[in-house]
Amino acid sequence: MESSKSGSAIPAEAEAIRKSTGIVTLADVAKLAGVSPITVSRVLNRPELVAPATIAKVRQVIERTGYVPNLLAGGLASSRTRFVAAIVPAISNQVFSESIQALTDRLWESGYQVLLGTSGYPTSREDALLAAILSRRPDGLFLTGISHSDESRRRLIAARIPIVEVWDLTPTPIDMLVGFSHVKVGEEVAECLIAKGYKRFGLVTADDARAEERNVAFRSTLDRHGFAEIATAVVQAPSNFRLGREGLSRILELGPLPRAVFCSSDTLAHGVLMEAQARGLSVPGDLAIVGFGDLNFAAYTFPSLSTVWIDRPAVGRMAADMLLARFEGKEPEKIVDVGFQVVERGTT
Amino acid sequence: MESSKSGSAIPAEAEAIRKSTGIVTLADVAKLAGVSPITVSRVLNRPELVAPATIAKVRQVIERTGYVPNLLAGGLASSRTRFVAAIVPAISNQVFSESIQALTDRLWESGYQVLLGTSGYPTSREDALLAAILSRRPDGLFLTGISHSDESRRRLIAARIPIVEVWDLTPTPIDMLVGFSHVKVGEEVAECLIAKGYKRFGLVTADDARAEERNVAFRSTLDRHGFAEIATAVVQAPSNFRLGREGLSRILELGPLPRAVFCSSDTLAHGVLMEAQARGLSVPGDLAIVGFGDLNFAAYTFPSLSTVWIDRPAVGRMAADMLLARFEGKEPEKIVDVGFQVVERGTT
DNA sequence: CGACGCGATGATATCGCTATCATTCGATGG
DNA sequence: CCATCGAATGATAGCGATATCATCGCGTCG
Repeated sequence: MESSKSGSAIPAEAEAIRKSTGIVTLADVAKLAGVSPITVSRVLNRPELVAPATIAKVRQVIERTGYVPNLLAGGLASSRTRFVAAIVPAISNQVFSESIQALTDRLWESGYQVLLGTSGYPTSREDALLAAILSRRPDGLFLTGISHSDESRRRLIAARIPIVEVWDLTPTPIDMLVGFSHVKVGEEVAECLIAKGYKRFGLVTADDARAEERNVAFRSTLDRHGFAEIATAVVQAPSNFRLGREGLSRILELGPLPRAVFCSSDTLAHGVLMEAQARGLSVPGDLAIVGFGDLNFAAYTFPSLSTVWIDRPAVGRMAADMLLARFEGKEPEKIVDVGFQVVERGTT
Repeated sequence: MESSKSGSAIPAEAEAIRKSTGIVTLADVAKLAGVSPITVSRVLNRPELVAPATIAKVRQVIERTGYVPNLLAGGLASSRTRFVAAIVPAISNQVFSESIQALTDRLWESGYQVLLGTSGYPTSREDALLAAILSRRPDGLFLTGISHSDESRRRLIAARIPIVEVWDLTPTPIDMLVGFSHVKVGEEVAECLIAKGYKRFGLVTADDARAEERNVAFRSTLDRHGFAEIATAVVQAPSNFRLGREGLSRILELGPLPRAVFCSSDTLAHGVLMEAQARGLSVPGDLAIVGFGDLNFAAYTFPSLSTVWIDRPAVGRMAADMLLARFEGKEPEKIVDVGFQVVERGTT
């Protein structure tokens, strides 16, 4: 519609533009608008420095030509790429995906994008992934977990960019940190179950470093109260429903039925719940179950699942805010403990 | 460890390097290795052109200095960025995340990375997102769905890069396509339920374009067999467990209990199942349920969920293969129908 | 023995943008 | 009336890599 008005200009433009790649560049726009390239750049990035009339003129040409800025060139020249890389074990895990979603949304508002990398569960790819990611020169980094190889650590420090590690707590993060104490989770869940009067306990857990932190704290708290035998079934991460069912089966083979099991994720807990019901066990009459994560289905199982709630979107949001603050040269709080909450529902 | 051997060289190097940004560049490596920059570039990208001795020499310097190539510069010079952008409605949806995971893995093997963009459910952000993404000059694009705004369509065509649309079928994709027929899904599920002898039907569905395709086909097939009244509950996407429970409640308010409901996702179906059980209905005795997606929990609910299976990883894998083929100048099949399968389990 | 080919390497010119410093010009004030 | 200033714009020089075309030996062959 616009083009019909300025129709006669099109052929000339097309000719002027089709130099090498056939794609409109900032220089093309500048020529057509009768200004210098740097002015077009200013219209795009710092319009407050340009006269309104000039802005209008340039904007019109941009519109007409369908110019798309090249952020590679811009990033190279300014050493600001306007994107943050995030590394998570797996995107299909709701626990991470909600944080990433919040991170993405928050950064998007400020004109940043997120490049997602998945390291796989045993952190196997992290080194190579990190190298690949850093070669794209992200302005910041979002890392799941606080354990990295020496190689990665060196790389991270050498990159000299803002970094947020999440999902765990340590007094010595590489740079910044948003997390909570897995040790405290283990302790609190144990105490909560003890307080309810349960006397025989089990663990159904994935072989994950952070889960293990919780398990150790869970066991040692029980131990302090004189409950030594903890029937444990370890399944391979990433955990899923089926592994939860298997987990309970294995526990039942180990010996007498525990009265309460703590699972390393709601997904496993859900599996355990189903398996218990399939075996005719009453929950929580015969068996109490506690999950971890408070995934969206947890409140709606039958009976509803007791679990541990973490404000996952907040993790992503706060990480984004901290990164953005640093991009603006500010110095935000380096370590944030977002805490957690044990949610008692129908299965305990 | 390496550094202790070559310790004496470090200070000189450090001095040579700290020019502007303080970061090692390809030119620095070249100088230290006593070769020209282009030779270092070749060692990295086309080592088969370089003498083994030279490779070794350069590799050593790279190792020592911790050089990280700058893909922005490389991309700008070569107009190949070695990444593919993927746009999905939401990452927290298992349906998409598994395809994305497969896409990522497959592309990673060939040295490509994936930039993930989430458009949000009503496709609201797609235009702006696309503009932002295209300005990073991806080598290819992975798009969920086949409906795009005119604006987006224009942009996509102008970008002149390989594009795969997924998760639906159309004879006129923008470029390439990996999907299956939602119409056939609706028909087949309807026929399957009719064959089992059910006579009153319901739909619990999210307000999603592809779900609607299935629903329309489902209804018209039933209609052809003389079943006109379909109790329908529409919930807002993205669907979740709670919405499933609500969905069944709403259906029950509408009138007599249907004998079989078709849900637009397994998540909804799971909610429906739980709600039915909470109300003391026997499944499938009083109510049969069919989901969609065959998510990982579907086979392990109690009773196990009948649903529609799609090979989600295959979608990502095939999309990756098609893109890679195009990157190499080949011409792969443009349209791939991955099909689906109705899986009858315990809830029907 | 000179022409030729080929493997290995290099010089030079971009790629498309922005940082930095310079310039222009009209308004302002002493 | 001229120095000064600030708003608006421009000229120039990179950013860090690769494409392209040259160059240089050296072995081979007629």
